Amino acid sequence: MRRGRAHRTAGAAGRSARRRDYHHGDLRVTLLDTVGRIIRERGIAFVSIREVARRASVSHAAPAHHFRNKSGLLTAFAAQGYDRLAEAMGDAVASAHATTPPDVLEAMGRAYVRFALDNREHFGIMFRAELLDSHDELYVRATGRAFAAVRDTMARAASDGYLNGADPMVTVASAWSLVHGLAALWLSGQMQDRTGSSDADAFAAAVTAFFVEKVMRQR
Amino acid sequence: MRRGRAHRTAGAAGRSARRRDYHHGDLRVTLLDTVGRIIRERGIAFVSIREVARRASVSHAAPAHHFRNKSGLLTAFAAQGYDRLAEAMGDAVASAHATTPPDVLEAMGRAYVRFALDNREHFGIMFRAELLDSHDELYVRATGRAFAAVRDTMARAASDGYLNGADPMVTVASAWSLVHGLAALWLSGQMQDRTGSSDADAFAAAVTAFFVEKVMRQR
DNA sequence: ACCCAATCTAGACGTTGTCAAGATGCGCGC
DNA sequence: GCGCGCATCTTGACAACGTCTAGATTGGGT
Repeated sequence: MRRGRAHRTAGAAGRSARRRDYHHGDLRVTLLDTVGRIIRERGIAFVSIREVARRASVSHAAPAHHFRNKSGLLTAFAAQGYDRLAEAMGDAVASAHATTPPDVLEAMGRAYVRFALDNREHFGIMFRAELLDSHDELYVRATGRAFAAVRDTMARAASDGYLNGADPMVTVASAWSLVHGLAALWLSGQMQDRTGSSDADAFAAAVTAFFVEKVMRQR
Repeated sequence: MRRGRAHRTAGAAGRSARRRDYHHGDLRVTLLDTVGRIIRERGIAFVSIREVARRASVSHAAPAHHFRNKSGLLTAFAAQGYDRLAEAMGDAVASAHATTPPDVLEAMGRAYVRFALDNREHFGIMFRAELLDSHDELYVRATGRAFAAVRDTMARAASDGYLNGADPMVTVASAWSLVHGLAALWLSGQMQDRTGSSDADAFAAAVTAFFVEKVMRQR
């Protein structure tokens, strides 16, 4: 049943379909991918260490060597989500050729909501404090990276005089709360039920534009 | 070990400390109370049917006769939360003697956030679609009641000309998203980390006032 | 006064997270 | 070019969980 040599160290190169009997070679990444797939296919409630291990064709105790426990696994998954969120917001600003603070803020807001809807497997975990180990180093770094962009954008808007004298911190909090709440309510199903809407993207665009218009452009 | 007769039907009257050996008399209410206490003391992750039953001094299978399964138990608890949220928002509007739509909206917004922070055991469950049975009749009715007030307030604001021609639905969605996002981010711990704030109530007041000012009072 | 149905108990089964002990083999130091 | 350390993975065990079934208990309607 032994298979062969040619064992590769887990470098930055391709990672799929490369398994030995012992020593998977890239288990950490495979496990995180598997978590996402399970959530997408069956929901968060179906994520279990044993199911993840089963899908990765390893023993039920193998994940423990890469993540301290279930909380550690989910925390790593959440950190991955924060990294992708930061990337998505950065890309959105760049590809929208947004230049003025209101444009940048609007692009980031729409990207935030779109990320939440397109990556519910990550978003649904990222803010669940009780499931996560908030002291995990990678997690802390990832969250920091994700929100640095937002903070910087708002700081620039303030110094450029776009805030009409409003407290930048309150403005950041409002903008962030708005997009986060919109995403959360949409994902919970309540927003559709209460407003009768069905097109998430159009709805998010309308709300985001409304906010930016009222807060930054008016006057 | 038998105890006595005087068995009472579960009327609307007092309900605590009235247990027989068989036939608790008010198990349903006791179980829901217990769920809240467990979440408050130990967190959502520690809610289990068996632990709830244990605290209610009842066998591990007893809850199944009042709630179909764990999801049913949590759904009933969430419905209770929606009822209390509706009550809290109503009380806030009344006691603030709010009259104009902006005043009413601001009072409701602050009440929403305060409810979330003061009743995290409920709020933390209410929007977790994957844990709940969204078709449950009591649940559907409770959510409907909770949001009818918000919808009506905004409709009145629109007809009174406070929205400057903005789409009422977009305005409702924005206001709701704002307070919901603020509460969710605060409870997740991220908002404090990113803004350096510590007084939730003052912070919520500032954000709510900011929004109402920009959206309804300006112009 | 009786009996039905609601309520609760007791026991069992499969699954989960975690721990301990042992197997395997890559790659570093020689 | 080779042995060995240590990270990686397996196997087995345990307590706790959700749910099911069968049976005990008892109040209220008839």
